[in-house]
Amino acid sequence: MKQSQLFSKTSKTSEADATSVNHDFLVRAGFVDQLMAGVYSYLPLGWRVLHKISDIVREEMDAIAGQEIFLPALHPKENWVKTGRWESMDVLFKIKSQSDSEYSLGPTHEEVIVPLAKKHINSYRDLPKAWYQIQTKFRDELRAKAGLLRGREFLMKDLYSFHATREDLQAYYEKSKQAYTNVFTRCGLDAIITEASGGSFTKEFSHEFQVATENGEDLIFTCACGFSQNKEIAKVGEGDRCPRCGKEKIKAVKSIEVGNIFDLGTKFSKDFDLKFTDEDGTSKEVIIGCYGIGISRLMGAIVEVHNDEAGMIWPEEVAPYEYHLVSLGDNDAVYKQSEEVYEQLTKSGKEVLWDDRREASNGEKLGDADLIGIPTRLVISPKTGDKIEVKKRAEKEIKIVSIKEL
RNA sequence: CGGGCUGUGGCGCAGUUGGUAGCGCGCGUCGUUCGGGACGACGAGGCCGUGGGUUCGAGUCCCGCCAGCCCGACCA
Repeated sequence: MKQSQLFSKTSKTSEADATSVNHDFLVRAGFVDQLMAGVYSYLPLGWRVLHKISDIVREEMDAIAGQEIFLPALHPKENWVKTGRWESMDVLFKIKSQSDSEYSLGPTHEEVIVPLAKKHINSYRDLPKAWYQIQTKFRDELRAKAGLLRGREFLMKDLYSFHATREDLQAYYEKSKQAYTNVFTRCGLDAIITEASGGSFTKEFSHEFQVATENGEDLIFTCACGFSQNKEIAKVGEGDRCPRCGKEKIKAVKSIEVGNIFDLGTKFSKDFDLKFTDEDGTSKEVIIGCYGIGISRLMGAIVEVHNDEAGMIWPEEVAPYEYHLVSLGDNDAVYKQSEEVYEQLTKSGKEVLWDDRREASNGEKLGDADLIGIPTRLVISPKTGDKIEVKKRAEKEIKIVSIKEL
């Protein structure tokens, strides 16, 4: 991609309203644009990142037998009345059609997928099943905030698993923990598996995947041994002895919830009468688990964790491009050589953003490269001769290499 | 939803006791520059969030509404 052709431009100055790091950098670098509180457009660079994250999620969900589907965002009121959430869920967006029919915009999809499952699950032979989608969710948050971290419209992966027995759900639940950990690790994040409230559906705990960062809005109590509880259920406080290992002291850590997994039990099976015939011929309720990852929030969380004063520092697997080729100086030879390098890299399958803007100053280009935060910067200038300067965004060191060594 | 702050060219801001709007960045043209957002000249661009009120006259004063941000509450 030639930067001169890029749809979005960068900005030297922060927006007045940008108080969170992710909002500030993502807007300034042209990854996203805010339409209104909690609602963002994704521009080419941001959309690429979202795709990278989505693809990682797909690979890991497929690895635990997930099958991707795509459900509607527009839901009939009836299904939400049936589960009681038309009244009880305060973040539910409710809309009315011109003929006065009522609908909701999906904040989550149990109300859609369970009736769907009813048409495809009849026997124990049909179980287990795991279906997931990556979809826009709507939640009528009273206070959207912190850039991509709390939106009213956002991208989310939700997987639902259907089981014949509690044991089977438990086994799958544990597998999902590993899959989730893989997702976050690949996204450059260290997610802490944290016990949290199970909500109104189950007496069991749920688990949240929390990323420690100063700008997080959650508070968790953790121990080096792996113990971690959300403040909403924590029976320990900072400085207490860890109830699990009995040695270390508990730390209070601010964090961002990037994923959660729930044991829904039979709550929704009961609401929609989702039953299967077991081996012994008896009819039983299907046991359901639900597993979410906030894809767009994850993008914001990555920025919150990986940045410096100059801009973002994208982890390799989620970076919009692998290489940022920067041509310095208004010099024909430089641009000719740059074009060759750009073609060569692109042909060999590398993803390259080439800053080919001849009219832009060197400082502007280097500043943009830091702001955008592509992992590897390649510089060609009158100084580099027939070599190329290579610098990792996260490091200070500069290497001079020949084209062949790239 | 309670409390607070803020709405003025694309962005960041200034605008005095009320007298018909200005700066920086960005943008356009020309020229000079070229390794950390360079410089000069000329130029384009504003129903001052919105509705009402006070006044001879409102960006400025008063009231309502809308929007954005922050704190809190909320967040299956």
